[in-house]
Amino acid sequence: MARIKDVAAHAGVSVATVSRVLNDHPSVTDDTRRRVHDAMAALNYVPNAVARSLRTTATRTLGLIIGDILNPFFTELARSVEDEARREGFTVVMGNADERADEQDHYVRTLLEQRVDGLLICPTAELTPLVQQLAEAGAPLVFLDRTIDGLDVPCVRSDGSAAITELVKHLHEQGHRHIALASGPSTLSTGRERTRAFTDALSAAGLTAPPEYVRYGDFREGSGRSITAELLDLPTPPDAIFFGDNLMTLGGLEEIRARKLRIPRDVAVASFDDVTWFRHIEPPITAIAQPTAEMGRRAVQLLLRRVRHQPAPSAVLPARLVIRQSCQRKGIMR
Amino acid sequence: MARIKDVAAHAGVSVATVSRVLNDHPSVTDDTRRRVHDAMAALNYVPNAVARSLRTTATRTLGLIIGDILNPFFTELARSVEDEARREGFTVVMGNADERADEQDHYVRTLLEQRVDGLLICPTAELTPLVQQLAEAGAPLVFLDRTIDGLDVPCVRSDGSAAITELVKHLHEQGHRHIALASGPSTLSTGRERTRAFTDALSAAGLTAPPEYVRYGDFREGSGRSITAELLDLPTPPDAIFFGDNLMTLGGLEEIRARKLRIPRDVAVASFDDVTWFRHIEPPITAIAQPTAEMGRRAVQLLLRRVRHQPAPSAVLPARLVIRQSCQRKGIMR
DNA sequence: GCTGCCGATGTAATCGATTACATGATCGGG
DNA sequence: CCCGATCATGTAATCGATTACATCGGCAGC
Repeated sequence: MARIKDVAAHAGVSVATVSRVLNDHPSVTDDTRRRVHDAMAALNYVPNAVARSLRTTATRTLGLIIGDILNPFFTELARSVEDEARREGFTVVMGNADERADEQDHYVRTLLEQRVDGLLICPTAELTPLVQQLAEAGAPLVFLDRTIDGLDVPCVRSDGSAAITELVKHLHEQGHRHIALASGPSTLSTGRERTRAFTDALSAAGLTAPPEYVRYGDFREGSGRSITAELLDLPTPPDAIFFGDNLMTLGGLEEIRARKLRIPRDVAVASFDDVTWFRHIEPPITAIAQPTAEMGRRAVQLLLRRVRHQPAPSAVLPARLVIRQSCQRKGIMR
Repeated sequence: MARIKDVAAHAGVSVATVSRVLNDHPSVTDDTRRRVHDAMAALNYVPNAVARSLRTTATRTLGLIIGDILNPFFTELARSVEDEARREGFTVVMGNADERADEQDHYVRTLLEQRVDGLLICPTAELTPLVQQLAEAGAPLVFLDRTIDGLDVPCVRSDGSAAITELVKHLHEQGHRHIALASGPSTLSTGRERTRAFTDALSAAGLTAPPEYVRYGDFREGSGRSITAELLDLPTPPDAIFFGDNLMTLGGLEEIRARKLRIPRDVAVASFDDVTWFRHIEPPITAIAQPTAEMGRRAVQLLLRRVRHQPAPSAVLPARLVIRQSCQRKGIMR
């Protein structure tokens, strides 16, 4: 593969000049510039980013570690991160932590070895020593979707509290009194936050949440299903279930379908996270939509500010309730 | 950030020895090895993959360019590619071509600059000069999901012909006689192939496919919707529509729902690509499932063979029909 | 016509690893 | 007791770019 030296020889100039053309430095004659370009074309020259990065200590690359690549929420997030990074001239290297701390750390290490300019992490439950050390060393790090308390790392996330309050009000208005929660893990900030907002909203509505109505899963399909089974097997099963994310909702729907129960007549369903197909299932699912694309964009901007040593304040974006038919009780129209 | 030189100094050895420890070369005393490890730990040493790659001309990185990151088919593909690559000790850098040739070429260029060891491409419609040139130069390239005729590039894809034949038979058995196709672009091998298999199967079943029943979209939601509208507006609208991928199906469902038509009573629906939520919508959608995960794994293995200069034969994996209720006409059970 | 400056280009050091080759110590056999 | 083999380690060249500094030619100003 052609190197800068070959281009220089072919164009009859020095490597410095070729490099100047590559980085369009002003002090190069139009004529020389053209000759160099011709040489590059003739040799199919592709600059070696590895060599360049070694010299400049910048890779124009960002790392992104997401929680679970099979979760459409993260996919959408990844997409918007990708787009925004690309707009800024950065490449994104993505790692899928699969919600496991060891996988997360593996990717952190690999990405550090690759010398990414900055790192975007949706942190897993446990704070690992590696991440802690990075945070304390002031590495260009931004958390996305989830925070970890006590670390001075800027974070972009959405706040669902208001939407959850609204949702509980909606359920109450629709006559639901036995409302259960299939939440995400209490070890994740998102899990905790949604749980608290939910129980608070319940008390505010004059309802209580008996402990057996609040259960913790892992933001994946399986736990959604098993929690739903447990809830429906209770002496007094709930008449409404709020799921902590879209995958748990999917699991819950499986179980409800398997039991041949009708939504919302037998049990109402609502979900944190809105995904396209919620509109298409029968009945369409009431959900809380996060501003996913905006979160991705903000996160990239924040990270780039960190990379450039500018102040980078955390951002919290509100989620919003999208009412469909899965909680409707009065006047069911079908 | 600590360099190999610092580790060497700290451990009282030469850089060569540290490098040997890093690459676990056998001829290093256990004692020295320990001292070096201690030094690395003390200094929080992270080897610089950029420098290493420059020297070794290998990055242990693969590039993956997918058609559309919002399409769950590609997401699942990406996931399995990622997993398999990781298993082999490679990192994947992914680019989203968004079904556009210029975006695809942008990523090809970036990935070449980054000197990925191999490139996995789901090629867009047009063969670009860049890709052609790479193929002809014998670059370590593997096509995934789609081929481009006349290029000597190994390819991993699925073959839906048999499943499509089965589907048409199923539709015929269910009494459908006016079967339309909302296909993908005829510029893509997958689009063409599915179209041909479909029309062939139709003739085999003794049915004809009038030209107005065969329409081409772009594998995205919008075209699925508009084609469905066109089909339903025909003087003799079809009583069954087969969509070329899951996103076009999504668009079709939108339109059918908007017109308040019932599936399958008013119009039957089947989809190429199976996605989780097809099971959950009402009625569950009959679909042709591709062995997505297997395709990803095979593609990585094939690419690695190319990287290692071993023979790399193309692979074609059969897709299979999953019958649900969206085409059922006789004895609808609900 | 000379001086000094500026703009275009070249020379060579450098980034952080790997690795061929050199070196020096140790040890066994004759 | 000496020689050569073997093993652990060190020295220095190298990968392909960037860039500080040097150089050179030309032109404006006096």
